[in-house]
Amino acid sequence: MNKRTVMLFKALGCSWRLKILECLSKGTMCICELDDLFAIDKTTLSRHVKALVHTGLVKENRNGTRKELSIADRRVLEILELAKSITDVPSQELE
Amino acid sequence: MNKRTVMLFKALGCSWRLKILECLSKGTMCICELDDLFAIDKTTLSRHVKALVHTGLVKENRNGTRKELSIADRRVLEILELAKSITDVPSQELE
DNA sequence: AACTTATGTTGCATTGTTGTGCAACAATGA
DNA sequence: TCATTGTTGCACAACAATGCAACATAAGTT
Repeated sequence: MNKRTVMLFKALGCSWRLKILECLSKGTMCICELDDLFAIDKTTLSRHVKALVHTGLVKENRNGTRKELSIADRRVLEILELAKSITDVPSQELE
Repeated sequence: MNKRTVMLFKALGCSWRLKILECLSKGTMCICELDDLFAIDKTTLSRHVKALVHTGLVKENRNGTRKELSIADRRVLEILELAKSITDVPSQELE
């Protein structure tokens, strides 16, 4: 099994990073906009973004002092939708 | 974002567990068969299986002293295929 | 030019989580 | 009883997430 596939899933196994991807699914955003949205230290946010970029899920584009982020591969959104459809099982309690 | 979605991706972020799912995608197998196939301690294997069952990706069915395993939701296989199609990019080196 | 603001990153220490193997145990069936 | 199959408790190692302080970079101000 491909190591990069494992890396992809590791990158998706974090609620902050899923939140970031959900925001970006609606369009381009910069890190500072995400920072305003999330109750999270910007250091931590920066590192989560770095992880998403490193796995190739997110593209970044410098714009002045800002970094514009966008989804690099729309197929990731298909994965997210499938995953949500699997886990949205109200009748089945977990934990 | 749903906690169970995060759990699902965490469960997929491990090469042993992906290997197990790939084996099960071809049909039912018991843990001891997987144990013969993989160079891994049975303790560890048992725990990986437990994780897959706990997230609802794998079903188990006792059969004598054996536990027959099978994929609980075929949509997981769609996720795996999508993920592989994203990460199978020979031209793009990573690491 | 020097100063300031806005934005984002890195180094470090700390904490929390996950993976692992050994030994012991439990359950089933011959 | 014995073999087969699988699990659990424990300890340890490896990895990942976090926040603070300090730094870097770009652009605007004086």
